[in-house]
Amino acid sequence: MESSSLQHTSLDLNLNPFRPMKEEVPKKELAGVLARADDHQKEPIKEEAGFLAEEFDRISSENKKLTEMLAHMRENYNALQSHLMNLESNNSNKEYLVIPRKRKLADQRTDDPYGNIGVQGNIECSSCSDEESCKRSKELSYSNAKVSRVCVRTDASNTNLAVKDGYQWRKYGQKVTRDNPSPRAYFRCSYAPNCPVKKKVQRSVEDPSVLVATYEGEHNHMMPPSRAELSLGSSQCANLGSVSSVSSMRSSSRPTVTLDLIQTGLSEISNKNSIEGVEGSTFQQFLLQQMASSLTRDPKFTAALATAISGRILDFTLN
DNA sequence: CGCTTTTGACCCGCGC
DNA sequence: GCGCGGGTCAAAAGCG
Repeated sequence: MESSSLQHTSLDLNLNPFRPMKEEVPKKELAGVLARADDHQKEPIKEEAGFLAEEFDRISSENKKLTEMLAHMRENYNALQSHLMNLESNNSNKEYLVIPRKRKLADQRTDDPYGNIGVQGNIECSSCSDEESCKRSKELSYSNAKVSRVCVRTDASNTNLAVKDGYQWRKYGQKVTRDNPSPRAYFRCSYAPNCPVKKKVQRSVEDPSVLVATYEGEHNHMMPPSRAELSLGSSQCANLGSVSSVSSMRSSSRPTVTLDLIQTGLSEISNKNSIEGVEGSTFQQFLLQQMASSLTRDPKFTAALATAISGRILDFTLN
């Protein structure tokens, strides 16, 4: 998806078949109809009324179709969501078992519901006598911050360990670890010079098509403005985590669909979910993109949308 | 030219 | 104390 469309995508499909036509036809249009009626006084008004009724029927049926499609999509969405929840709970259990127990500090886990590792929680350095020797423990203090994990499905043949999450990362190391044949890449946030956030990315042992990104710390700056670039490659999809409310799903009683993907809206949603930390917002971004892309990829949806839009355009040009 | 990536060396904690 | 392994550093190479 292009960045421009991601910035602000608003689809008002007018799905309410029961909304009175008065709201549908702008006053200008009505004035135009009335004016024409005046111009052609001999023309029977009944004809005009019949035309409008026909239009009303047509738009109503379109709206009905779209409502049904929306309900269908919502069902699919709910099914997917529960499936993902199951997958993730299974996955986090597995990861919990796979983590090597060699180091004491690594065993000090947080009570993260995702089974994330609370690494190196103890930063007390009794042996450090001077500032130089304390350098290490200062680094460790970063890891005292939140640790979270994100799984991203990608092409197994793709050797690139980059996980696009909207931030700018600078790779500073790569290492082959003992428990995993695929190398682990180390990234630092390069957007802010003193941002303490680090990221480790490694392929999953069980499923090489899954990249496991471990975030340590919290960003001390805003999301880079080039965030729109976080667009996922077509080969990538997310192992989505918990799903929070999206504007399109907000109300079942109001059939008007608004996919409001304005940036501020996104960050608002992300901030609400601060408990989940970094992966929460990333998951939501992934989710929004997946929803948007599935909407645009659905030929039925696009066809119906095109019909609805062209109908409206025709109405305007004819009047 | 400046930024990023690569990669071997180094540091340090941990287990034996 | 020694070796192992994860994490980091920093020089060289690559890239736009």
